[in-house]
Amino acid sequence: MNISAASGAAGLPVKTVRYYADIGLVSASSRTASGYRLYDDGAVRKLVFIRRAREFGFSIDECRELLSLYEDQHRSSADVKRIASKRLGEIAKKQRELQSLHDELAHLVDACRGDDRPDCPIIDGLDHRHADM
Amino acid sequence: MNISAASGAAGLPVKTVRYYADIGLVSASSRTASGYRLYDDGAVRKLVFIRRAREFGFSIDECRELLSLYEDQHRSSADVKRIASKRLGEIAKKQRELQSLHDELAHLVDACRGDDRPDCPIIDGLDHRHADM
DNA sequence: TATTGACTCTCCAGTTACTGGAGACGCTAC
DNA sequence: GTAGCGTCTCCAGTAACTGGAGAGTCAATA
Repeated sequence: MNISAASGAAGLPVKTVRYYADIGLVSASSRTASGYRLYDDGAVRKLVFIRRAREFGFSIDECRELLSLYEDQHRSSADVKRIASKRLGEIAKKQRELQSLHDELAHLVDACRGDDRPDCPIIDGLDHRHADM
Repeated sequence: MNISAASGAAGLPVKTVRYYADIGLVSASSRTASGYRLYDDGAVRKLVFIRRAREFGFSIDECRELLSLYEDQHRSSADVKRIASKRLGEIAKKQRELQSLHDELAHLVDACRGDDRPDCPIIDGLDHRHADM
């Protein structure tokens, strides 16, 4: 399986697959005589694993950690749960922040007439007069 | 007002204030003979404006746009509302994405016993067997 | 007056996770 | 054999800073 087949199977751009090989995350299983990367099923599985983990918001370093757990037959699920729970907490925090941002901005947008007059509650809301809100 | 006073007043790191000057976002109002940046109230107000807009998730380029509207006495609030509404839509989209991520990951974490045994639904959930979920 | 310590300057490198492009080589089909 | 892909490596750029080096500046103290 050459790199484009592997990237297609994994749902990742070719560039990204090459990048993951460069940083030692998922290497090609072998090379052709002319230097083309070859990926076997195991390597593709790892690529999919990484893609999914990235979609969950795990950083590359966290992916590295998860991958080593994934590859380790003796890993405890406690290790995995610890990492995943940490991520879950971060996601929840991000959600709360986004919510307050959303509410604040929505309030300003609602208050804005959106006509051609220069008076604008959004600009005012961003200005220093309300900087401590 | 030197740079540290301005950064303190604006609630931004000194490095960031210098960076904003470098990229032509908010310049110092003047310099001392020895080259120290000096900020007047107007410049500080702009820095605060930018900090707030950044907190709302506006990109630097959007901040540039908002700042020009902010500085333009003749800007219509329609322009501002358009930009803010776009941002609001993006925030809502991000919220929905985070929500589904959260739900999915929370489900996996819930299903994980978190003991020393290698069987782990989180790892399985990240693996290719469920890649199409 | 000399010196200490904090502050500032510019410039360069590093961060994250890629993405784009150049220039060269390989592969396949007609 | 040549056209048109695919692939290789390497370099640069992205966003929005952050950290650090090395040098100059300023205010207060000994």
